[in-house]
Amino acid sequence: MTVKPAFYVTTPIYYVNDIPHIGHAYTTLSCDVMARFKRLDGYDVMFLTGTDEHGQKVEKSAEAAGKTPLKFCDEVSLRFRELAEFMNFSNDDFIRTTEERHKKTAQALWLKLETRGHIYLDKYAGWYSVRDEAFYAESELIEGQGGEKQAPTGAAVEWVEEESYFFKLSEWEERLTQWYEDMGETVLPKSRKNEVLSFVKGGLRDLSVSRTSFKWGVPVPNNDKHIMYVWIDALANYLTAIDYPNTDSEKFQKFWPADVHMVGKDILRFHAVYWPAFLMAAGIEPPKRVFAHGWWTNEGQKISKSLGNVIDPIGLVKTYGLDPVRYFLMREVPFGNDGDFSIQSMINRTNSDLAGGLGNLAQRSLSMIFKNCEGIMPQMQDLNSDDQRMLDMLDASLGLIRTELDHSKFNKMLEIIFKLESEANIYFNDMAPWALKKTDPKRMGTVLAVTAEIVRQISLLLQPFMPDSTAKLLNQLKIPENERTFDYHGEKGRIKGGYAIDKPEGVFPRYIQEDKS
RNA sequence: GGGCCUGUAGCUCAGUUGGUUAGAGCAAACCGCUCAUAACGGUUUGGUCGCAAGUUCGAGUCUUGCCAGGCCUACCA
Repeated sequence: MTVKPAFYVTTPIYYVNDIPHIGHAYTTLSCDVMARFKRLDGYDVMFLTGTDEHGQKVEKSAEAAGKTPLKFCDEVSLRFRELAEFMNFSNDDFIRTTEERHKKTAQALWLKLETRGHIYLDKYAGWYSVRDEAFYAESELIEGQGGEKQAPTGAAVEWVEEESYFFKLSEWEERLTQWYEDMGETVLPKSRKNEVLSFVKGGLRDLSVSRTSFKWGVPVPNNDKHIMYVWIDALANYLTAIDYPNTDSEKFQKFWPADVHMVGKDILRFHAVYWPAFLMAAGIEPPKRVFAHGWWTNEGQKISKSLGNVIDPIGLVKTYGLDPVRYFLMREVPFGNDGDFSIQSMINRTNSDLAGGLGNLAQRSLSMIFKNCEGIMPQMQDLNSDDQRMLDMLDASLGLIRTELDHSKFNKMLEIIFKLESEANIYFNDMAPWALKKTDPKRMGTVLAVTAEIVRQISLLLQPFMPDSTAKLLNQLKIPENERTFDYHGEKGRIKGGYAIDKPEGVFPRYIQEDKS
């Protein structure tokens, strides 16, 4: 048996102080697409997501809700697990930072850093905002209405002076720069890499990595007074899931370093600066890539709680259907850029690309087979240059798509796939099998078989994006479940014909807009 | 204040190392087809490539300045 190559992809762990919204769904979806693609492409995949449950903010929210922190976390974390299931995400593990296994990993990482002399104890003093969980410099503060000091975000701040452990981040400028430059695409998109690079070149200050002001977190080893502050605790989750500190474990051996840490652009710095520095300091290889994606706007407007225009992924799916939403999110915007969600473009994508394009292609060809070939999948005979051109185009597509995936260009992948769909509709129109019905039934059969083959290959390729719908299409084509990996793309899985199919049913319904009265 | 990026058809964007009539998708108009989910195909309309100057035989593509927008970063009068 040959050993499968490994692929490890992670989402950030989501902070339980927030309820799941479109941004969470988007990040995880992008990872799901990669994970599913790699599995179909013969990789052994580890796809991790989870929740970040520690910190003062959670402690206070729980208190305000009259719950213990853990009870509070249990409830909110559950909503993220439900979202993952609802969105059909295929994560292999779901980590919670309140789990015992994580505490062990975080503490082991801490001890490793401390033993190697990268952490020291000192004092930290400054203006702190509980709401933002951040310190601000005096100069950054603004004046509130009553003349009191406020963070630039408008949050209240208090003067805090406490003992704190520090990580010697300042020593890593050179090594980090080297990591960005030598290894090529460690930070993507490139514009983000430039940002990170200029931040690092601007000089790094040591990082405060512990707190004594609250209790809800992982205790610092050998000094219970201190709780690990967010960075080491949260980021360590990527190691927890693969058994660190047991570096001999099969999982660790196989999956580290991670192939992609997918993050929103807001937390890029933690992943592209702090995290690789921690790892290198601990003598662990840094990840191969950190990818920062963009944000969604809603009908051209910035999304914010105060505007009340937060997009609920569950509501969206209930309105438009799961696969259309998954498709839309991956198709509408070059991944990495900000994108705009609008009802009109959602409907256009659903009705033009899915219902009118792919859905109709499947329906018109399968219906003809069902009605005119006695429900038996015809065989390809005497292929002409038109047929061959289509098949060649299909067979060549996997390679192109694979390249795009490796750069997280999901929209490009879908563009390539839907170009095939469009070519197929042109082919079908030009061949006009309904006219051949009377003049040359054998030729009609070939055209229909070629079209079915096109639907088969497109469905195979679309599985990572729309797992449910493509399964329906492949079922209609009677493709056995064990012949749906990318091995069977192209010649090897070619439809042979000669078997019965069922009466076809439309897979992508049109979205009919209700009257706005 | 520094640094980076963007500004190309109504909308979203491509435009390789500067090279001949600037492209695609969507939208719009018209035509064709009738197998199909009122779906599909074809044709057409549509741009002084943000503004100005410069380099060049030649610039959407390079340089400078300006305007507009975005992002990162900065302890300051």
